[in-house]
Amino acid sequence: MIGRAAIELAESGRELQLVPLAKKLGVSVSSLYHHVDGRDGVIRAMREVLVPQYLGDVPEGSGWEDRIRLEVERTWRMYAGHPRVLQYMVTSVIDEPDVMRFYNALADALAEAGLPARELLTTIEVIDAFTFGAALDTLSPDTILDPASAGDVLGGLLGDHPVGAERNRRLFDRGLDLLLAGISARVASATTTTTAT
Amino acid sequence: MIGRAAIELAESGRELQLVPLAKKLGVSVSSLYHHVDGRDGVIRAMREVLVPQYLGDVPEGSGWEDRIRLEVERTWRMYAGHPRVLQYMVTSVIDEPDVMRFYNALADALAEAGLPARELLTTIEVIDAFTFGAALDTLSPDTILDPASAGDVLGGLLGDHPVGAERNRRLFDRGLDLLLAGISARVASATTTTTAT
DNA sequence: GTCTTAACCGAATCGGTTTCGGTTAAACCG
DNA sequence: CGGTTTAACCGAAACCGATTCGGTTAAGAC
Repeated sequence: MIGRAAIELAESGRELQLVPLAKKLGVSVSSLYHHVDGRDGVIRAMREVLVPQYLGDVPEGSGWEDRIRLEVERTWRMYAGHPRVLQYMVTSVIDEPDVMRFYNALADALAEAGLPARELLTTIEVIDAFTFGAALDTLSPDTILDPASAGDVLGGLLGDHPVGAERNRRLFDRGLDLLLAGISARVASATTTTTAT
Repeated sequence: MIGRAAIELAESGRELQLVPLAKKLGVSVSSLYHHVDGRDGVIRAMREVLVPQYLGDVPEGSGWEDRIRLEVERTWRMYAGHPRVLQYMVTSVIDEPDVMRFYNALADALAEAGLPARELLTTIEVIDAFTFGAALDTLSPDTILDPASAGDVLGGLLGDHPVGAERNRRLFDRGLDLLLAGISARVASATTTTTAT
């Protein structure tokens, strides 16, 4: 319950503070401390709500590419759907079983794609970093670049460029496409230069 | 001067606080307010030090790929070289002229690569998001995944996987490689399916 | 009926930022 | 030179938010 209320609070744009949170719950601030370990505990509670909600059930996909898309999209949805919450989770580490399953699924899919074992972890980290960065983009204001001061090439393009959720959705899709294309290319070149698997 | 001192303070791992910062500068806390606008002003001051330092002069590269690598590497170096500072800049927006030049250089290079104009901005955003995410990885602890609870495929790989700066360097290199390979592939397929430029 | 336990609370404390009222001293100017 | 302005500085107080402390209440357990 605390987690849910905290998410709503954070989502509303206000700072995540204990006084408003307690009021929202109809309880005194000090009472919160009987349920969670202070402010950090509230942040943890938010994560414990979101992770099972978004990463709970295991999706079944046909090929390795589909499976990667499905899994990565889920985490992106979790992050980008709750950007204000994400903000508070930037530094903290995630070690929940659902997350472990996520990484393992990614590793399986990449191995199936034909990526050499020693490249699996780094590739997972790349996908992870991109997803995180893409989700953080949600927090950026609509106009990152001022059309006035943007130069010749960019200036004209800014006019019909989407903003907000639409911009973010395209950014995520395109990035995932590029990464997957890059992975495919890497697999192809690796199998031609070395002997068969 | 305040910016420099603040960067050193943040870098040392301690929280960015005004009392230690003032002491470091041999000045009272309230005196800081004559030079910067509170804590946010200090963060701004840090950025005003780093951006010119890392993005100041324009690098000249031969091909489009080289130029992209050079520019992106510079921003990554700025971020990843000062992860603790990055932490405070996560939310704030950058609108300095040096940064504008950076985006324009990226646009020029991508256009030269053969990317259609309408795809330029989104692709820039993808590169940006990845760079940011890769830099944030620097803040992660060495063991993101607990080898014990990591499953069959991953468990074995974690042993000889690099950590810290080395891990981060590889992550960045690999990600940029994949993205550039993806861009090349996209350009290739775009030029074959459509008529000539 | 007493013991335990969980949930709760107000008040105080604490760590940090920000504001306020005022001093000093250098620079500028008739 | 006296007078004025301006920038840098300061201590003390106000403020804001998280956290701790010393309790009270009420619901089971036996």
